[in-house]
Amino acid sequence: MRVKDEEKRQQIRDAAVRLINEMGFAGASMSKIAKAAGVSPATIYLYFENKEHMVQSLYLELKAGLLQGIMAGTDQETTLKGKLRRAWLNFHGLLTSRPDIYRFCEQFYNSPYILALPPERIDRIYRPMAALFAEAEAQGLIRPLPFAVAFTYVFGPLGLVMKLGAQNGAPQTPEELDTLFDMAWRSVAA
Amino acid sequence: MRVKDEEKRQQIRDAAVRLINEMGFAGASMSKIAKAAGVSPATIYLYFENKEHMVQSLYLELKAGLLQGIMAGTDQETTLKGKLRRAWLNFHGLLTSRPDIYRFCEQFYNSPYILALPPERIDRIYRPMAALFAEAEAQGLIRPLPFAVAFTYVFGPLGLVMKLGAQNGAPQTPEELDTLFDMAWRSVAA
Amino acid sequence: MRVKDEEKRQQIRDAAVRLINEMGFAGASMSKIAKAAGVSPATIYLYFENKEHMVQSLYLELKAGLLQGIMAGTDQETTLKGKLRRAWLNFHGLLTSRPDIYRFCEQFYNSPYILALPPERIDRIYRPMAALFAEAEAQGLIRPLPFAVAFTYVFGPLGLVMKLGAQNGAPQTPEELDTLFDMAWRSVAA
Amino acid sequence: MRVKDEEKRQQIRDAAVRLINEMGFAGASMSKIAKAAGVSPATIYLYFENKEHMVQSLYLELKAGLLQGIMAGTDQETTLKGKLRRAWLNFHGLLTSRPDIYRFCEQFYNSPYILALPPERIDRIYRPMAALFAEAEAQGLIRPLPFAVAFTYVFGPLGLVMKLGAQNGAPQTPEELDTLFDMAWRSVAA
DNA sequence: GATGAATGAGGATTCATTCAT
DNA sequence: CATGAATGAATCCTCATTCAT
Repeated sequence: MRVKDEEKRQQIRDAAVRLINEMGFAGASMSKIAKAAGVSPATIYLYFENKEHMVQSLYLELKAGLLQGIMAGTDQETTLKGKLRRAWLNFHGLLTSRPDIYRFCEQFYNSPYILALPPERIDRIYRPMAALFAEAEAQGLIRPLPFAVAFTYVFGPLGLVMKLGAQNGAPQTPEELDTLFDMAWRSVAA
Repeated sequence: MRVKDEEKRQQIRDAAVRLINEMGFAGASMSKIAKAAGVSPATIYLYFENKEHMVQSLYLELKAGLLQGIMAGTDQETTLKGKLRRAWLNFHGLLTSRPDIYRFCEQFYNSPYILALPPERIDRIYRPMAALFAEAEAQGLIRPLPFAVAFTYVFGPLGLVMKLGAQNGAPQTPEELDTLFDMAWRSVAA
Repeated sequence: MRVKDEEKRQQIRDAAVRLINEMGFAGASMSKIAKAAGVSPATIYLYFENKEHMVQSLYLELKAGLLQGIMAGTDQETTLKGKLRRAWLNFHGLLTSRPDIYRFCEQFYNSPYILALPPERIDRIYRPMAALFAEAEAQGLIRPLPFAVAFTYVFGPLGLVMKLGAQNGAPQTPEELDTLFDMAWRSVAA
Repeated sequence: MRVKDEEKRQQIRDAAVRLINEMGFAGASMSKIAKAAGVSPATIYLYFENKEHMVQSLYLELKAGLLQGIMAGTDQETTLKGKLRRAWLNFHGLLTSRPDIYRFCEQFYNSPYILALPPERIDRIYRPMAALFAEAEAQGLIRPLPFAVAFTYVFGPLGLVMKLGAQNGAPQTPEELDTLFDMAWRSVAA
């Protein structure tokens, strides 16, 4: 499975993410993905062992990219709350600019395909974020909570609210964002 | 003439919910659902027009049941915070006793099948809950927010956290629940 | 299979003929026929043993009615050519007033369902018409030909032409009919 | 890469024509056709978009071949009546050697599948034949008639008579054919 | 490496028919 | 006599995957 053409892999990846978002995992057939990517169905199997592996691979890539995007620039903040705020705003930016990524990951959040992955693969992705929360807890800024719980309270509502879409009042203005982050922060603040 | 059996509808409904939870909408084929329900595939079509209508029907039933279960007994509480707390604890109880219901509804939260339903059908389900939030806001107990946002901040994290499973920090003890509700409440409190 | 309600049989018959004409034999399902007739699917089986028997029965009824309609009033004509002309015009009238009957019979002209019928059943229907041709041949008015051939040359083109529809040259005016009968007659005239 | 096999298309085509003739359009299921052609059901869909397109495609192919076969050699005849006679005898030859082709076309003569085709597709097939009739009419050899009517009177009865099959005395000898063509010709002769 | 042809298994749905009332 | 519920088998068609080039 050593691969020559990274560009072709990108075409397949993009087509797969788009179609799976549009039609669901089972609705996005390998043939349709191949056609959308401009390659033969057989070609996909040169890059991915099968459909299940493909979705696992895409999930890990996108999830890792998502977390990296969220963490971007946090190290330039001086305070821990500033870092978290920066991460939170990054998340909002990504949800706005690339809603497809979050949507894709959500779709497989609890799916058998992803549960089949070794948890360590997932944990590694969250590690920098977990370190942030651990430090904040150590400094007594936030309550002592399992990482997953704290993370969920801070970032979860934003993801859910953004899914509501514009029609239901997804927040846009800096003031709205300030309020929503303040709400998230208060929920975990010590 | 034989008479249409409500029990049979239940068997189909339960089998459909279980299989769709296990294998996803497309993975749960009508044949598998029929076999799991102990009926012929053709029989399902006596109770539901087609697969899409079936999932819509199940969604509305389960969602309405969920909200009713959440609201149960709230009218016996004297304070608005008490009512919300009662609802929140009801939600936790339902997530514990019948995690399948929430899981099913989540899966279709943003699916085209559900978006095809008239929004009024959904709104009606949330109406009593929305009234609660409206009153709390009128009394100055919580921040002025769109209902969907406030609701998401209060109930969303609990749903997400419960999906993590006990090993990842899902709350069990009354103390843990107290903490988590307190966090939820603080996020929206005025 | 002794039947009480002749009216109900008519409803089924009419619905079946209409639907089979519209959708073909296999396209007209027993359920659809039942619904169109305003009865239960099971009821059809009180009047007909199964779908194949039903179509055979309908065919024989309609075919016999068609031939009777064609022969109507021929005995009031004095000459054999007059009788044939009257029959030919009757046929045209039936093709115009009840095109469904001819269409239905055509559809099964060579089908296995009809070929399974004892030929005698069919022959009997044509008997009066065959007698007409036999007499004409005996009088030396028409060429000596097998009945089926002579009958086909006289009546066949009219049936085919009427299927064309008016825009493609189906005859309407008395003059057109005169011409077409004259053509048919010349083909067999001695 | 494997290459699409024209032979395989022929197998499918032949199997489809045979089975549809034997069992009707709806009776000839894609599975049966596939089995008879020695391919997988899915393979048919590589050659035809769906069942409807398949039957349309087969119809156009067979109908065009039929008309070409009928016109074969007519240009070597010197007189118009000779050309028509040659065409008529060609038709008889085809009805004898390949009765399946005519039978197939007849079955779809007025079906919705064929009516859905652009009329131009059909007209083009008849064009050389129509030219023959137009010239005969211009020369005053035959009556002035719409092409479809004249064509029907000349060729229709032969097709119908041949469908009667051997059991009812389909014509075989040159003398019989002479007679039948003479009958057809007289019907349209000026 | 890349392809499009090929396929058996399975998808949703409808069928003719029977059963129990 | 009449019914609507019930069904296993069959419908058309698509799927993930592999084969041969």
